[in-house]
Amino acid sequence: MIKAVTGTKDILPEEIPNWKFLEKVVTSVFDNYNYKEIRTPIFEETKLFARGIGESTDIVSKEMYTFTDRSNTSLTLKPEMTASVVRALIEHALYKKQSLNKFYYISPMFRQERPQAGRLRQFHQFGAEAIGSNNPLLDAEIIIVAYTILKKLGLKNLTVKINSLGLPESRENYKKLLREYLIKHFDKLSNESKKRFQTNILRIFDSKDEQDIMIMQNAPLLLEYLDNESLEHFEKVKKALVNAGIPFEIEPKLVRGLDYYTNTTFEIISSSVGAQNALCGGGRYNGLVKELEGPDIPGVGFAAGMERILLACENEKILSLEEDKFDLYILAIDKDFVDIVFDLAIKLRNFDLKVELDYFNRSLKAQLREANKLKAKFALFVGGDEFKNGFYLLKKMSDGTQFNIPISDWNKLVSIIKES
RNA sequence: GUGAGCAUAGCUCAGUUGGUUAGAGCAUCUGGUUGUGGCCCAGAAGGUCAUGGGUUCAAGUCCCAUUGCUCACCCCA
Repeated sequence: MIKAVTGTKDILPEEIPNWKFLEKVVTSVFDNYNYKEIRTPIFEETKLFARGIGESTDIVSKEMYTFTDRSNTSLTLKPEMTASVVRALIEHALYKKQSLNKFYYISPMFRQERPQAGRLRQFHQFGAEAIGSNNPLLDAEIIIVAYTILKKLGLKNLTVKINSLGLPESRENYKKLLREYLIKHFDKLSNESKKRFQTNILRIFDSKDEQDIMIMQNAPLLLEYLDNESLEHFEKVKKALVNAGIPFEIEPKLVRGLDYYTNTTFEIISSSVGAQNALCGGGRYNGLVKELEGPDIPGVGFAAGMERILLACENEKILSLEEDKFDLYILAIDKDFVDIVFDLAIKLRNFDLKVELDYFNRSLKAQLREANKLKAKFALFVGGDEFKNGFYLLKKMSDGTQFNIPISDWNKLVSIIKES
């Protein structure tokens, strides 16, 4: 048997209502905040991600689905969306049409990691990017939008964590300090952290190794060494969040794994899912547009994992099971009428009714059982004496009452069904 | 990439210290008197017990390998 490849999942019809519900909430909130949807291709030239996300990041160095096409171009299935959105912004010079562009997206992403609860190789994210302004209010707005969506879904058990990485220069200065501190404890660091000492020293804060955590407890914190401008920026973000009534925690150790972040970073975690508890994350990326050969304009954004969010919803039992409304099931009283039933169903569907019929020439009893199973509001009997006399027999399933409807009287049939 | 656990019907699961023809519930299908649903009742269909080896008189059950899934690490959403 051929099965879906590791880390991919079919979303079956029974799960679709949950996805539709999530998408509806997402689009409505983005619409309120005037973010415009953007859709970019599923794959890009590999170098976009290599340069946008950073060669040394885990995503680029070991998780991308990269292949060459027939003309030997290296292509990659998108592992995240920000680089693609920025590419599109630059390519179409959208920054010239308006100084601030606010985008949102809903799209599959691809990363070759070991699957786990809340982690797939093809997964879905929604997210937003606000590009063109360095206003700290936009940092706050991005966090507020993300939080609002999760709240509107009905999620509880959320924690917003924020941090500031400062400007690249102040970060470099801080890294020096951190290096000086860590060199003293280098021998005691875990192997993984020793590697990070070279590649991305800030990530040592993320380590779950006990020794590492002990060491890092006394390490200097980036927040304490921020330049004045970043500090002021961060203060304004916090103030805006307080005014908006968003509860948050400052997490000085929150270091995001993508190279492009500057200043604000944030994450919203949920205690309702497994170990992969970050429902969404994001931050400011003031150097990225320029890095990708665009103008030197700032941006801020976030991405949210839809599978994780749905998992959290499921665990918090907040997904409403809306019953599928079903208007009419048409039955053939005897087999001579199956063609008439089929034609009739088509006609009634053109009146915007949801209509089903039997495709197995089954007994009347079986057909009626089917009508009941589908929760049809009405069953229409076609055939027999009624038909001979110019009538259909309409049965209301909820109370079992039946009445004749003249075959020619479409309006009556349709209006009875619609009005119930 | 590392580690642990699991694999029996479409689904959720029983299956005793290894011992006849591998079971249940739900779901599916048929019937319960002429042309009528739900509840109920009766019946049917559905399994190479993940795959391949091994031990044994005898393997769903014990051993090994492979594959897959799940969870965790790593990292991230």
